[in-house]
Amino acid sequence: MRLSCYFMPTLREAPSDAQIVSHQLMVRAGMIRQEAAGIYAWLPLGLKVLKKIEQVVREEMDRAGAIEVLMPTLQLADLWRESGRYEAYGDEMLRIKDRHDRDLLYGPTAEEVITDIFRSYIKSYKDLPKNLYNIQWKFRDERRPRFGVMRGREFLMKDAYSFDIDEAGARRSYNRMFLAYLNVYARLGLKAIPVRADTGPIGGDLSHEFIILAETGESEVFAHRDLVEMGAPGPDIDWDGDLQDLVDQRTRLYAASDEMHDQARFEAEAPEDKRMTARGIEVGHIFYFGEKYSKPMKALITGPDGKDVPAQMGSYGVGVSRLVAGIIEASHDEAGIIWPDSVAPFGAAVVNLRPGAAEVDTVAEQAYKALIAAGKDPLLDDRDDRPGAKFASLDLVGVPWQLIVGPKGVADGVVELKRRASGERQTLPLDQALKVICG
RNA sequence: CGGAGUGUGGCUCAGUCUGGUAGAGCACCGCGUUCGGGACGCGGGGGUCGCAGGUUCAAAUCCUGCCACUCCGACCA
Repeated sequence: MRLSCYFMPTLREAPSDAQIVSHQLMVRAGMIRQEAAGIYAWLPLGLKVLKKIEQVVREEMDRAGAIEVLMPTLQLADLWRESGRYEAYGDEMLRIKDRHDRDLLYGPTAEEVITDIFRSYIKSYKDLPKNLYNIQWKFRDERRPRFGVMRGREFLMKDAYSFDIDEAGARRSYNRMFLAYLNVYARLGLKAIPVRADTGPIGGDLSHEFIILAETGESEVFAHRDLVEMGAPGPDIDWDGDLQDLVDQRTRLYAASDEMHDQARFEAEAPEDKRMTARGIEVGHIFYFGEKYSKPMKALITGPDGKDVPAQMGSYGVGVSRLVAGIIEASHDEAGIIWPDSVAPFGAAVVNLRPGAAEVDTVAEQAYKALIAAGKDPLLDDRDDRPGAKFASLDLVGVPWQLIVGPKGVADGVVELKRRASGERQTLPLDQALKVICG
């Protein structure tokens, strides 16, 4: 992409209503624009990152055996009346009437719709397990939206729903999602801690929140340090095998957010040098809720004994749009955003320091075309602007590599290569610089 | 929903207390000089001061009502 032809409206100053760093940087980098409280338009740069995160989530869901569907944003109130949640949900649900005076709602989540789909087609235990997910916009009319897309009213969520014949099966489904989530966060360059979450009336230990570490995060987490060091299981585990050990390793060690924290237990279960207290952001929540929806909505499965039983369900959510902000909270400096390579909006930027100078233009074009050919989706900064302004805006938007082409270097047959994350620079011939970027 | 605050060109803000010709910086347009970390000079365009009433010779400024947005609290991907 040639920057002179692109739409990347960066700002030198942050709007006064942006309070946290990710919100400020997203607005300054021209990623989002607020349209109303908690409602944002995604500008080209923001949309690129959002889609990259979405794709990472999709790939890890697919790997773990989940199957993608797309459910509508607008749902029928009648389905929610079946589950009993239409009245219970309260003012957070955006209620709408169509021209026939029929009650609709903008979905805040999709248990009812997915249960309706499931019960229409699946009747036998032989067709289980099934895990269906979608990545779709949700709307929750929060009393107090805030912090940009971190807590918007409209947000992009990946929500998966598992169906099993019994509790043992549901636990296997749960374990797959538990481990898949850790892989997602690892690929996004994040350190994530699974903490036990409140399961409500169902009880049991099958609910976890995933908290990514960020100094500016809202929640406080208390965890055994080994849990953080342990990291993700990686993609090559046997997804159809017994995953219980892998999950147990990660749930045995103490981890709690502030609302579930028990200091005495923390001290009993983690030696002093292993006790870690940190701040973080909740970016995922998984839980098993059994028959909560399948029973009232009559999603019944015939078992091997010929008897009908309600499907055992679980649901698994990742805040995709929140992750955009979460990654920035976890990875930025004074100059701007530092994207992990996996979600950076562009692979590299070729900075032409002197557009119009023939020799410089030639080398910059050559570098740009080579990076396109290598699939690096480069940005060519061909703006008629001063070098300082270019460096500042490229640092701000966080492109991982800057390949700097200027008159001095071109005269000597070299370019400068700068790594955004470390600030490290090196001067070298173009072909070598390209090799470094392309790995 | 309780408490607090803010609404003035695209952005950051001054001006409001003490009513009297709407301002600055950034951004934008033109010309020139510049050009390796957000340049400089000269010229220019752009604002019914959130909305509606009211007081007054006169309202961004005072009064009343409404709306929007932000922050703190309780809830949440």
